[in-house]
Amino acid sequence: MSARTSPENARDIPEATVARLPVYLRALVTLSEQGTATCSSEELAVAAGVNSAKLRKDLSYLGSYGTRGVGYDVDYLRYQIAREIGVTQDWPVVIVGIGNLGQALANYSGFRSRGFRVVALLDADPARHDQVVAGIEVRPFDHLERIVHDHAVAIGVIATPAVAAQDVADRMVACGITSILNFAPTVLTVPAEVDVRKVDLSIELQILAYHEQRKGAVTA
Amino acid sequence: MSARTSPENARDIPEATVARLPVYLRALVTLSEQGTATCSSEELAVAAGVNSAKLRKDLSYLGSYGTRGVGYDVDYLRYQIAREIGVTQDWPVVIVGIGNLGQALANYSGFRSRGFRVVALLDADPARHDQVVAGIEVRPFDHLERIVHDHAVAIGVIATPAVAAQDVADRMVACGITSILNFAPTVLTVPAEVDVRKVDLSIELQILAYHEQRKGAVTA
DNA sequence: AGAAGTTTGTGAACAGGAGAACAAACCGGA
DNA sequence: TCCGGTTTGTTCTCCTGTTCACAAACTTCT
Ligand SMILES: NC(=O)c1ccc[n+]([C@@H]2O[C@H](COP(=O)([O-])OP(=O)(O)OC[C@H]3O[C@@H](n4cnc5c(N)ncnc54)[C@H](O)[C@@H]3O)[C@@H](O)[C@H]2O)c1
Ligand SMILES: NC(=O)c1ccc[n+]([C@@H]2O[C@H](COP(=O)([O-])OP(=O)(O)OC[C@H]3O[C@@H](n4cnc5c(N)ncnc54)[C@H](O)[C@@H]3O)[C@@H](O)[C@H]2O)c1
Repeated sequence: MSARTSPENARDIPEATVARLPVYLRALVTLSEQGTATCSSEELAVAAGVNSAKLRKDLSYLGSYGTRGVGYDVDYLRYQIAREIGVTQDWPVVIVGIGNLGQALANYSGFRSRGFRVVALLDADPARHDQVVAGIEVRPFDHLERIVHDHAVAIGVIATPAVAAQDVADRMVACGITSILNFAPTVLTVPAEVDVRKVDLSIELQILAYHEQRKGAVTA
Repeated sequence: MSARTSPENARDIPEATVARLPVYLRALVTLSEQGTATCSSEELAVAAGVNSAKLRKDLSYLGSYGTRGVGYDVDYLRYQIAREIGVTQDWPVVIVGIGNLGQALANYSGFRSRGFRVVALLDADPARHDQVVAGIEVRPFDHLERIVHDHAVAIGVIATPAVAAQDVADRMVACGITSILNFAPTVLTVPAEVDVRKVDLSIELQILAYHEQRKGAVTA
């Protein structure tokens, strides 16, 4: 039933490219705010911190939005990338687990400006209910189904302790959420049609530590 | 000291493998806490959410720590991976920018238990000084040099607004920090010998949005 | 001791991504 | 209109990472 596999529509963009498009978008927004109307692949590549050949190849998956001999129209390209990613309209998001991290996330203004709208903050602890964080009331976790249904929420954020994360994910999946961003340091098991991305600080620090250790091992 | 480039010592572990070692380590810690003494590559692979062939190949870069027909000794493998990553001793870390996110990070107990020790919290805003977060006093950003020197800090975390991030990174590099974890949504420019890793929520959400949009594209 | 069963470690095929290089396309000036 | 300069879009090659498949090595049972 899906048009995902239809021949005309199925410009399959490589995962590595998808992961860089938001970076290009951010760079274009900055350029636009600085009043730059046009930029070359080289300029944009520097702003995004990538190789210009890679940038051009990435953009070529979206179509031919540049002009040879000239470069790219900043606002036009910005719109095209935003459209491709799907952030020309806002996506409703629920955050579950309003502790240290959940509160920081709720207060983060970057969500709103980048295509996402926090529609609810949920927590299992009654002591947190009716508390207001970033202008949004914290509500019982049991309200999940109703909220997801009422706001057509597709994306959920998990900021609970690791032990609770799988349960929260199961509940999210059961009520129709199909994309999850997980901050808890645990592997989530979900059906194949559900996308999960994880953010794990400790892993990032450990990767740095590995390289740091190697740096230390120098020949006298 | 020992040579990074020496033939015997230079077991070059692929980046993709390095990024997964912390996941294996976490899974092993969990297994160990559950009282499991031994596990097969298949069991560990499930716990880590990866393919068992990939897991075995990854581990083979470290050496032969398993026993054919039996599997791996959980505690022994755990130690070997921790040693390889370099988290058998604690790494001192400084966090700069003690706002919403910086405070959440400072309060995060997972740092300590995974090989890192927060030795200082720094902020440019005088209003935040002498405030105590997670039992640590917030100090002026100017104290960076002294702290880095006194505690031999190699790893810095940036949780300031994007506009300040490059300046903070420059100061960090100038006083000897060689690994940076950046939460600000901006591209940092640093010398080649400095490692930078970034964590960007908005990018993760946008990647989810891209796939979500494609899921939505159903025929009738 | 030998056979049957299990699981690791790894060679080899395969897939995907990165970067160099260049033809095609565009601009501006004469 | 033609020419030189510029920049894109794309092809080709190389490299890294993934997965399969299986011999080697170990355990257990008879
Ligand atoms: N704080 C950080 O900087 C940080 C960094 C990296 C990872 N993490 C991870 O993020 C998660 C949250 O960290 P934190 O520091 O905010 O923890 P926290 O303890 O401050 O907050 C967790 C919140 O989740 C709520 N909760 C618990 N079980 C729940 C459930 N079943 N349903 C709904 N809500 C539930 C709790 O009531 C609490 O409010 C943890 O898994 C932690 O490992 C945090
Ligand atoms: N809050 C989140 O959940 C979240 C999520 C993703 C990304 N981020 C990013 O993390 C960063 C911090 O976010 P936040 O919500 O904590 O912001 P914040 O404004 O609450 O905190 C920023 C802190 O940095 C300090 N600061 C500013 N300039 C400084 C400088 N030059 N040196 C030292 N300290 C300085 C400020 O005094 C403030 O305390 C931002 O770049 C934000 O985009 C935050």
